[in-house]
Amino acid sequence: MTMKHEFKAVDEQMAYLKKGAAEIIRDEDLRGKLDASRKSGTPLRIKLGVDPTAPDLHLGHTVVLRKLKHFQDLGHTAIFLIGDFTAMVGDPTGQSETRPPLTREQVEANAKTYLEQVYKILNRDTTEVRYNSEWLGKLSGHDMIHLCAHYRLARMLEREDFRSRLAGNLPISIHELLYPLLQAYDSVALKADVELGATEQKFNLLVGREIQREYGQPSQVALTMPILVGLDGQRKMSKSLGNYVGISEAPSDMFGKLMSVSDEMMWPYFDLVTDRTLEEIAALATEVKTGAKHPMDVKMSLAQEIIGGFHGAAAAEKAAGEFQRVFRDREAPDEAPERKVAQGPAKRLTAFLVEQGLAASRSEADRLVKQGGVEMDGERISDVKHEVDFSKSREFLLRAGKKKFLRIVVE
RNA sequence: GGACGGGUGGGUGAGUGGCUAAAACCAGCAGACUGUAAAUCUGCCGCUCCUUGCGGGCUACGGAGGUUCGAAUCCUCCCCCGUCCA
Repeated sequence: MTMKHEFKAVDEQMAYLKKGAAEIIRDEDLRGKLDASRKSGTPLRIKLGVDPTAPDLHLGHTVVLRKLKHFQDLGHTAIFLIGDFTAMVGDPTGQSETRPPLTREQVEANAKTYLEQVYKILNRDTTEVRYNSEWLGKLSGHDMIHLCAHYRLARMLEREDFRSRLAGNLPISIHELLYPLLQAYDSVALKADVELGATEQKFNLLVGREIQREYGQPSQVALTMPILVGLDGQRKMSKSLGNYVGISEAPSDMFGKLMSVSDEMMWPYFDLVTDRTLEEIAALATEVKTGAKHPMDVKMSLAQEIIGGFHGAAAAEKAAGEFQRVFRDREAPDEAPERKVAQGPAKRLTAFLVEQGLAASRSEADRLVKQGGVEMDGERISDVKHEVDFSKSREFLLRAGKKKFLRIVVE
């Protein structure tokens, strides 16, 4: 280990860090911190906190993780904070409700799966992983009151979420007010120089600045990243809305999902989840606009790049080829997931669809068939009463809807 | 503690005794068109059974009881949310 890191010039660091950022509060504070760090050879401490409750990461999560990685690239200290204590409170954003406290085992299991995924982006060796129960769990009642005394209700109610709920006559529980304060206290405990978050975190990050000052520390810089819009092109990417691309999904699935992004929406994706520079992206946009490049081809390279980052270039290329074959040339997929089925008596197709998880209920399977969404070996089956023969060993390709394929092997 | 308003399908939200599996909109799904895109158009959109029909059965309007031939709609109690007063 070298004692002192050779930091790049401040301007160079700033340029790198600003890429894709929604807001830096304040710009000159960051510059000052970078300058001081470079002079003393001390890395900055960059905090990113997460709830240990959603272990399934999607592209939306990676936006801010990539920014943390950027700091890491520059030699600063990435602190990955697992909010095991604050998870009990639940960030009041949206309709999230109070969550039951997680057991130690649950937290650890979640954290483990979380980290496995996070390390697809962050450098495992230099990431400092912390749990906020480490200090929040030790706060006494006295400490808690002391913390609360440092902030004003009127200021707390400025938060958009609280304000709109108050205006809309929706419930706000007292403990929800604690969340921003606890998160701020994390920054005190960690002596954070910079805290990262999505734009919706702005309020919380700013509370951190004030609380640190109240506790006699220099205020952290708040760096926010834009929220990645989901596949529907409307709302933020989230698992519950189903408009997400999971980072552990199969390359072919990721490819299909990314291709369903509208032409306009692919640009933010280039910005936030690829390594393309702003200049390269602008050049691509021009080429599409002038007709020099087909938007579909550009989108395909987008998908390929993103997938390459998680599964390697070879897998990404394969997914691209597969996509072309299945959807552009309308041929059977090479690699539909395989399901083995034992030989037996013939069975209603609709029942079989439910059995294989291709339809949620019998009624839904009925509908799917009636509407012509089901094919066996490329042949549309629209007879609800169609029976599938399982009497001898054979193999066929089952398609349900646009994207679901299964290779059924009867044995 | 008191007065008042409210709790309907994934979401918003109509519906005050039968014509209501419950308007409308959103989301979702399928088909058409395409570049598997978006936009657009058409259809579907609680579960289940079959003879797949403007078909049968079951479940559903915060919860539990009750009135009625019949209740999301009326009554009683309870739970939850909000507003105002203290």
